[in-house]
Amino acid sequence: MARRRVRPARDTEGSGGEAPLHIPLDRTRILHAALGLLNEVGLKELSMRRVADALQVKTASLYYHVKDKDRLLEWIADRISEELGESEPEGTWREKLTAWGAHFRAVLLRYRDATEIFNSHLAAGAGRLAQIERLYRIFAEAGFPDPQIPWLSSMLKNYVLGFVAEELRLLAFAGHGEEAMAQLGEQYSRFYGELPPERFPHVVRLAAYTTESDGEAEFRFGLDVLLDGFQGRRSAVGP
Amino acid sequence: MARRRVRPARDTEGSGGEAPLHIPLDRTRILHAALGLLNEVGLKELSMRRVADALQVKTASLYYHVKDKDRLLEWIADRISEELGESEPEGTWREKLTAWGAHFRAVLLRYRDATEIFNSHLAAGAGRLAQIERLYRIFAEAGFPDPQIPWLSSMLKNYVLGFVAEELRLLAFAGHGEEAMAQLGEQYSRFYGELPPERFPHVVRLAAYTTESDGEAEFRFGLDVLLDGFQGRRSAVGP
DNA sequence: ACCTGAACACCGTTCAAGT
DNA sequence: ACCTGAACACCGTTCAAGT
Repeated sequence: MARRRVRPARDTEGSGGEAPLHIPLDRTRILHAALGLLNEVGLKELSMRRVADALQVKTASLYYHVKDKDRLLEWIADRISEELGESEPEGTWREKLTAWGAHFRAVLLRYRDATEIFNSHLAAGAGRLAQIERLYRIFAEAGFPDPQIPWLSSMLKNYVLGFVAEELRLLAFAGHGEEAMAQLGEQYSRFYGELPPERFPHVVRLAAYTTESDGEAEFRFGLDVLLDGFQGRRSAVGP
Repeated sequence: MARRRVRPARDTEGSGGEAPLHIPLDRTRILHAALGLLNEVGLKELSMRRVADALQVKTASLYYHVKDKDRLLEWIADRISEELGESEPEGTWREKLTAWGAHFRAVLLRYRDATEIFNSHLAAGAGRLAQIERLYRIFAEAGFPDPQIPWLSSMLKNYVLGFVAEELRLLAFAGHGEEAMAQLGEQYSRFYGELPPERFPHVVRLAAYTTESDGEAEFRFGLDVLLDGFQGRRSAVGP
């Protein structure tokens, strides 16, 4: 198991310690580079060329390992899904679904523009399927009727995705500063508050409430509303 | 008011009737070309260059009339929102919201990739604001408490957007053929049904129900579930 | 098996210059 | 006021060729 010693290739910049002995590209390394870049520059700037650069490799090399950019984005969504883990929270079905939703939101917030990737690529990989499986199981064990389970699961997933997407749009609107989160409510409600009130009376009147000063609270509220809706479907049929 | 007769410019292809007397570009014409192109080639292929070509104009000319591509996409979302109209349906608040949702879905389905545009651009124009105003009014008149109105409106909007987006992803998955809609359920449930059942037991078992052979029914179901959830918030407070 | 050089067919955007 | 020529700095993808 001794580390194989390799004669350093005649390198362009001789100084930097160990010579980089050509670790071959693979899915793991490409994903690592892509995820790092995603958080650094965002989805719009995430190009195959940039990923290749980060790996110190020519762009064409990537295409030996991944079919195209869309496939790479699928890898990313799958990889992010895996961070949701497999652990099953204890409690009632409501508590389980609430925990799942909160966890999903937290993971989505860890990666820049993650929602856009999820929203434009169908679930295909093992990571995303594992989450669907988990959701289906919770619904099934809670006694929801089979035909409704995929529909309700989809609603829950879409709620989280939609909520976080809007959350991030608001954040981007406020600007990417550090105190953006603080100004956010102010800026946003000023924008809405300054509209012509004769044309948009309710929007103007309710501007103060659109601010989402506490995303967490709004998220929980919506989740509760959704689960209230689910509840009826269960008691109407199940055991 | 006589139509001004203009000596036809020495045209490259002399035959085609009236000479095109340089109608100047404007927002309406650009939007018309962009919307046509959107439905023809989809969002990914919608480039400024193509829009310019459709208008028989050089690409750079567009930038005299619109700041950049994102702004053009905002115009598009706003224009699509305007098709929702202003008419107020009669009935209970549930009926009004149901009608609004169904109408929004129908409009989104009229334009290719409309959901992606809505999902990545914050509402700013008059068309989208008018719809928010309408929604707020329905909720307010139904007696929902002010602080919840923007949150509930956002949930409803996101439900429709998420549902249609998924609907379109499924359609694209099945292929763009004419009978794609027919095969859709089959193809899709086969994909899920062939997964390893020891790893994804529920996904496999419920594969038949994920097909969405009738998008309309699933849409109504989800809308009802959501409105059930809303209902409780109203009776808990309102008159 | 894995990587690269070189090319193809595109992009969005800017800006001085023309009419 | 409105449009264009020409350029800048990029894209994703392919494929014969190298090791």
